[in-house]
Amino acid sequence: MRYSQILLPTLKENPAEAEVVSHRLMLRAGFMRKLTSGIYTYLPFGLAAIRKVERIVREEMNRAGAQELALPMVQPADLWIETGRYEKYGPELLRFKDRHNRESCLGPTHEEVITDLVRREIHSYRDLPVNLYQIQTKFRDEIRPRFGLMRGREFLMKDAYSFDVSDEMAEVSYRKMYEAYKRIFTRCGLEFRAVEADSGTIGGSFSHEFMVLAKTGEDTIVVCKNCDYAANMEKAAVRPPSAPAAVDMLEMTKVETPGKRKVEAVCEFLNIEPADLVKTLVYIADGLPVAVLVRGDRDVQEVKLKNLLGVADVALADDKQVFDTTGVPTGYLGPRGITIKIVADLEVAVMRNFVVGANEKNFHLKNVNMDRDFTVEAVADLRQITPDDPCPSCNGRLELTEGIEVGHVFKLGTKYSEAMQAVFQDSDGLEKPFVMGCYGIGITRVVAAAIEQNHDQNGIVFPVPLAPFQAIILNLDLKDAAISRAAEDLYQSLQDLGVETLLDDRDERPGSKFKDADLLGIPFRIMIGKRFSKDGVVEVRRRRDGFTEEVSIDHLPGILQARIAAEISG
RNA sequence: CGGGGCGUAGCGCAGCCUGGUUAGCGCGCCUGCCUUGGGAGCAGGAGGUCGUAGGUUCGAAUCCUACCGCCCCGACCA
Repeated sequence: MRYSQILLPTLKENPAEAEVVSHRLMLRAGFMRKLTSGIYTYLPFGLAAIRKVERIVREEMNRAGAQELALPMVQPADLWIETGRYEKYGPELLRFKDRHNRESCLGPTHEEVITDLVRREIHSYRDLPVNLYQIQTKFRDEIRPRFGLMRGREFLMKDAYSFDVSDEMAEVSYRKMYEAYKRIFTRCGLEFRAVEADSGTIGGSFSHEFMVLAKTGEDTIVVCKNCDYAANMEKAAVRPPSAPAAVDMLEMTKVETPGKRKVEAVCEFLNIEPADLVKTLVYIADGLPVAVLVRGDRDVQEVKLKNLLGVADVALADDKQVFDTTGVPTGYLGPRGITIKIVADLEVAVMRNFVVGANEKNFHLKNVNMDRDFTVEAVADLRQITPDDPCPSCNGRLELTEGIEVGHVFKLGTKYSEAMQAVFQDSDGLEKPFVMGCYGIGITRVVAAAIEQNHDQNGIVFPVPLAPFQAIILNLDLKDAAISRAAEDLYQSLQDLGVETLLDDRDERPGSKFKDADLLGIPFRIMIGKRFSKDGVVEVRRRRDGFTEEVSIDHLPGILQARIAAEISG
């Protein structure tokens, strides 16, 4: 491609709308332009990067035995009503009526449509297993789209669905996808981790998320420095604490703590540590209040709470809600004597002689012990794991890092097939529901994540497998006939070798060309200018580390081709 | 939806508080000269319903009201 002909509008300045680095660089590098909130037009350069990801995904999906198809984007409400998700999915599902007044929606995901297809077309165990996938634009009416392609409303996704005769076979399908995903992200040249994840509203028995490691990630993940344990913070199980300390239970006493509401204030006043105190937090769970007990220096992990209670939604109550449901002002709340449901973190059960609120303004209780002084409805792992906790799997040291979720694999089971009566006949002639799995990759998000992970002050630093062009040739003096001829010849021979090349043949000064080449992040920059006129050599500069070498123009195509091949297979 | 911010040329911004000629600046764009190894210089030029609608006023980018849009934080999130 010739730079003089491609629509590649780069920006010198940072667009005001972009906050995170990938968003900023994608706008500056002429990747895309915003049409409206969360919806972008992909320009040629950006689309080329997207196609690179798509291609890798396709190859690996096909290799893993999945078949590509294309499902409709507009879907009838009927299907969603069958699974009950028409109500449950919420406002993220964009609903509308067609001209005949039929309820319809834009597909945010395709479990219903694929299950409908399979129940119509597959009736025998002989035709199983099957794994079908598509790469398609999804629409989710996100509450708050942000960070450009990281959380858009319209985005490209690869979604695959597997159908199996049994749980065991479904696990095999799941495993295959898990392996395929590892290959995909490795081939993309990304640093990532597969982590245990919460399966969320989609349901199912277990799931893994694939996280690209980057500081700007929206999720926090926990990885073990010792073994291969890795989990989403929401899911990371805290090791059950050892048996209670062999300390005698002391007599409970009420103490005055005037105006001391915050944990730190109470601790300072009573001369204790936050670890000696149990805080009582009121959550509103699907409309009902629940008191949650955790050690004073711990945080409640809301997803764990949600799962324990089996509710769709939990939110910390505000001061008014706390008072309305317990009759106690915040800061003095405790488990002894309140009437709402109480649940406690595992740690609370082994603590001895701790401090809690007295359910009376300006008073706390000392030397409180669970079961002796109050009872709870459930004891469970409810707190956020910390880097000081041991690895749940091997007891080793943990580390927290930020990650961007680019893929998610789920074992769904029969949730959808049962709801939609999608059944096949097994070898005994019995009707059974398909055992399903589903597997997503956010294609456009992969591109954004790749940039989050690979950039510097000057712009994008594309991993070779994802770069829209592998090389850029800078013609540094258009008026010099020899230089221009050499640039053209080189452009031709690189293309003949299959090297994807952009020829900067614009009538611009060298400085501008250098800046743009850096911004675009093309892995290899070939400069033809003064050094060529003088010594007949061209310079090759590697974007990643700035390593530059002079090469005779005749040798360049072969050398470059080998370099690129090495980076792509490695 | 709650909180905060912003809407003035393609992009980034000033002007608004304290209303008053022809609405500015930098970048980009066009023409010419000149220059050519890290976003040059000079000269000339094009480009604006000041988000929209209404109001106040002799007069509104500027003051008031409503609406629309966008961004950030939160809730939310295969």
